[in-house]
Amino acid sequence: MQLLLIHSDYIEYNVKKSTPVAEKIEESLKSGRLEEVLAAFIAVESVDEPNPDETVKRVVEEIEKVTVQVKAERIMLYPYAHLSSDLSSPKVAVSVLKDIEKALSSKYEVMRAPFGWYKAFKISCKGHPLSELSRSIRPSEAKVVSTAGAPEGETEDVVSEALKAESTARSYWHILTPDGELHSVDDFDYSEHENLKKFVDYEITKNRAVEKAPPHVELMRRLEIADYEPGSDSGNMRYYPKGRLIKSLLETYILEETSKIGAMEVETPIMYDMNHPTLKKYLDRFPARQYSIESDKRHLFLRFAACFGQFLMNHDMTISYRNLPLKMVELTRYSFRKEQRGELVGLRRLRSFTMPDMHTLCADMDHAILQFSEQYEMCINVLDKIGINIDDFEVAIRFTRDFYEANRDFIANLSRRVDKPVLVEMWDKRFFYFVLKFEFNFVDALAKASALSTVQIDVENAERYDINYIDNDGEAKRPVVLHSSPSGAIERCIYGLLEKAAMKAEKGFVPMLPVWLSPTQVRFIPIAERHIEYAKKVSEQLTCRVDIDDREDTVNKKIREAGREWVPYVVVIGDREIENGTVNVTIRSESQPNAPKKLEMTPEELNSRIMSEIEGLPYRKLALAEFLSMRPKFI
RNA sequence: GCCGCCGUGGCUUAGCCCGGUAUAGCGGCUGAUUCGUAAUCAGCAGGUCGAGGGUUCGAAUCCCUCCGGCGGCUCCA
Repeated sequence: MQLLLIHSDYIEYNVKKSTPVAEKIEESLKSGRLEEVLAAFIAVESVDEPNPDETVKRVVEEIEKVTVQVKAERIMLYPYAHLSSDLSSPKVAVSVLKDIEKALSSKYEVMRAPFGWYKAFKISCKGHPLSELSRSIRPSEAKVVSTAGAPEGETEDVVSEALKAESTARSYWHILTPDGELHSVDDFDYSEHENLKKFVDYEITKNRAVEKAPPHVELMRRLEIADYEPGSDSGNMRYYPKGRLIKSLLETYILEETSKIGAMEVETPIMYDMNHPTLKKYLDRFPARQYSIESDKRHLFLRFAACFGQFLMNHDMTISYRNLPLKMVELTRYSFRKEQRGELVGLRRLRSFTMPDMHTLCADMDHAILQFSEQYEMCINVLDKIGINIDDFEVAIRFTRDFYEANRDFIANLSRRVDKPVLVEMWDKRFFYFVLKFEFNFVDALAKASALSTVQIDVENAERYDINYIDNDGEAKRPVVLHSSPSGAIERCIYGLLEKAAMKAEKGFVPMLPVWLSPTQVRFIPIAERHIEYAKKVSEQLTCRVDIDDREDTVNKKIREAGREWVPYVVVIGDREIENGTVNVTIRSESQPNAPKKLEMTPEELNSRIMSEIEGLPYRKLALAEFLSMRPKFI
């Protein structure tokens, strides 16, 4: 059975002439019209003959599923022999069609175009991504496969052309070394580049051996950063105060950095009209699945990046060559991608996430390449400040062969800058909207890789969105557009930091977050109740996030808990401190398991030490009560 | 989405194979203790055993469906 489903404003047909296999019909069936209809073009095939009932059952299920999905009200069954070169006998075909009609008509308004007639027909396809679907239904396998060549299991989703293209794209993989040489992926000596090996395995050979849960999942909960939210859809997390604090600091930091290079912060809607002509085409070029929502009249989808909003804005702007490069940035809280269930993991892969999305309009390719280099540099620095260093990620650079031929030196420099070999993927032709992109891929405790920062040179969307600038000769010209996410998803940065800490712990180091991101920077532990007041007084001399463990527990227990919370500086306060005015500080970053590094210093010294560590980075106050006795438990 | 494993008070968990409404620790509350660097002691409260259906006199336990989590496939910020 071959099935072509088209969600249409209307379909109408008129019988013209009978063929030798025509079924006898009443006059009233010689023409028909349905509106707001799912048109099902059907070819019954010879393979359906042995078990027509099974075919009927499954095709009915399939049509129903799509009908519900697109919210169609009516169904037109339309025999269409041209879908197959291996048709069943007309007799079987007619009986199958009648059975389908019977099964569906209990629930929907169904019309069946007569079999075996030449018919004229008019159809008005709605044109949203779900509006055109094809299915092959094969007996015995009990599986539905798409005829469009998409992998199995994707047929029920909105599958963009870009997703399909990706499965047919031909990639050539190489390792690019800082000297500019391309090496074979198979023969390259990875002995000094263990992580690159893991990354290459992950990207290409796809062999994975681990069966553990990723460490960050337990950590994000234990540290009360984030958690699953069963009341929402999978992949939509809740963030506790500490998690919100960390996210907020990261968001602020990235916006500050993009502002430094002249990006203008904007805000655009999170939902868009699926039938908007420009967006529809763009949907087809972006490899992601969307959440779709039904509004009163419109069929909307939730954005998966800030591209649309900014491009639509660019379209309406008057831009002079003097304004270039023109940068706009938005922190998308949220971007939505309806990833497949099995792809979701903790904070690594989500269905809603926060991502800085910056776009740069450049006069031409030369300028774009210049900007690309600058932003490559910025991404390295941003991740470094966040706490993810060059050693923690692997670089992937992807480009078309043409681009490579024209820019060999430039590309070699990308490897030189990080001073290590990088993975290269080269396409013999352009499948996507970009000709060049890089990603920084974090390789986690289980040898899984995920992209963080990325910059892409887009040669397609200026045209698609009709974005132009006026050059000095007075002519309107198309800019080249850069897409950039300096840090990648904020949640994924947190995932990276937690995984990195877990890997350190595994190697026998004491795990912690960067001081500027630690929810508590200094914990005061008064020995007895009478020391609380003094602790409070000293804490006021510090200009960072200090809290006081005033609970009625033993000092030992409070120390242990401060350690479990990864507090960078722990200060025990008792009679001695009151006497000599100093504080006894345990410094986590210099401690080893079972060997705390303790230092006696004045409150001023402690404060200036911390100030120098967080200098130039965003700061926010405590996200929770200063006194631990006042804090609720979230987990 | 497909395949596999898993789902017991807020958290970690015993019991499940061989059906008889549940075990312990942490956390919470109350009391005692006011303590100098990785869990002070005692008492109390807290569970429709992920949800729904089925088998049975009886289901946490056996069967089915669904939901959620993890792993694999696939995919990405």
